[in-house]
Amino acid sequence: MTDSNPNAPLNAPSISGDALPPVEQHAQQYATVRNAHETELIEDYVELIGDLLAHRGEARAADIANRMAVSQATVSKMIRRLNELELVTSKPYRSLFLTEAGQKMAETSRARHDIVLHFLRALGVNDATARIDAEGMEHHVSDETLAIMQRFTEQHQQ
Amino acid sequence: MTDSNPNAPLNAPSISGDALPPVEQHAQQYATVRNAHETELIEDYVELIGDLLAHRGEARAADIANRMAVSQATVSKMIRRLNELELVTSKPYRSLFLTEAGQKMAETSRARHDIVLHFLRALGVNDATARIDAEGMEHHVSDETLAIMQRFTEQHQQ
DNA sequence: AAACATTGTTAGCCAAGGCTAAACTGTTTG
DNA sequence: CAAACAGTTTAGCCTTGGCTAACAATGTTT
Repeated sequence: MTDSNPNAPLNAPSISGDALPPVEQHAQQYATVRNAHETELIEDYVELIGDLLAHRGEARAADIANRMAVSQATVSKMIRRLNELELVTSKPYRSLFLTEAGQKMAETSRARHDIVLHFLRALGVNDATARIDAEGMEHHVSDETLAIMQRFTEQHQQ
Repeated sequence: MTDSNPNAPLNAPSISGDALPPVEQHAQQYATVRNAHETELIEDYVELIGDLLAHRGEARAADIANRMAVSQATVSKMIRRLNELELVTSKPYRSLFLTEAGQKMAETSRARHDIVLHFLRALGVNDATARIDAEGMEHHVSDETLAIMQRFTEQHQQ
């Protein structure tokens, strides 16, 4: 294990002042991110389907493809996965619906997303930018941070 | 295009109060995230290699594997890619080094990472949590938001 | 110097998430 | 009511980023 090189500090012109975290902690950081990536897309689909159902009354594959900027074939394949995961129900060539589990996921996803988005706006970020950032960030914000963001937003309502 | 269903608002019990963004904007949000995912891992590797070089004087595949919680084979494969991208130079069985481009990427990555991490701490997030969240968030924070985070952190130094 | 432990590489597998092209279904319309 | 069109699915391809197992090189210890 070369990971505790004793003469390291000698030439350590660290860019940040921070030292490397201990291996276990560091490893867990990356593992958490990898993990988030696995569920991320699923959550995005489910969240979008929920939004389409709420705002439009139906969720068609074509709408999803347009909004995600992805081919219909990709959506179709993904829907099969969502079906296997029992998050949506679908009859061929018909609109989609969320299962109980799917609705739950859509709600929590939507809630997280909104908290992050409103937080960014409260911070002073431009709306269009906030939307893009929120979309990327939402899956990587812990419950702890989320709670803090929510409190912050409430206190900075203009 | 079913994406402008006129009778939609009738049954639109939106979870959030927000309406759906226009298709083009929505599509761009997802596209931006997908794009970030492509460079994310690359940046993580380069950033970590930079950190190891700075703090330890060398960056070995085994260290990377340990810190990323990933097999050595995966690291080896990734290093080949980094080589092709001309971000690192490596001789077999020897420590890695960053090219000029690699160093630049490592620096900006590290800087982003630090800004996000310090921001989260300034917000009041617990250190361990802040580290995990920062790792996931850093690739999804725009320059605009980053600048705001930095300003916020400076003003909330305790 | 030989044996062993550590480190690095290669080969070959897998799943996920993209794509295009082609086939099929359902709806609208002449 | 048949034809045309819009929407959906399937087939088959590709790349990425994981993995294990087997092998190769290096370094350390006796």
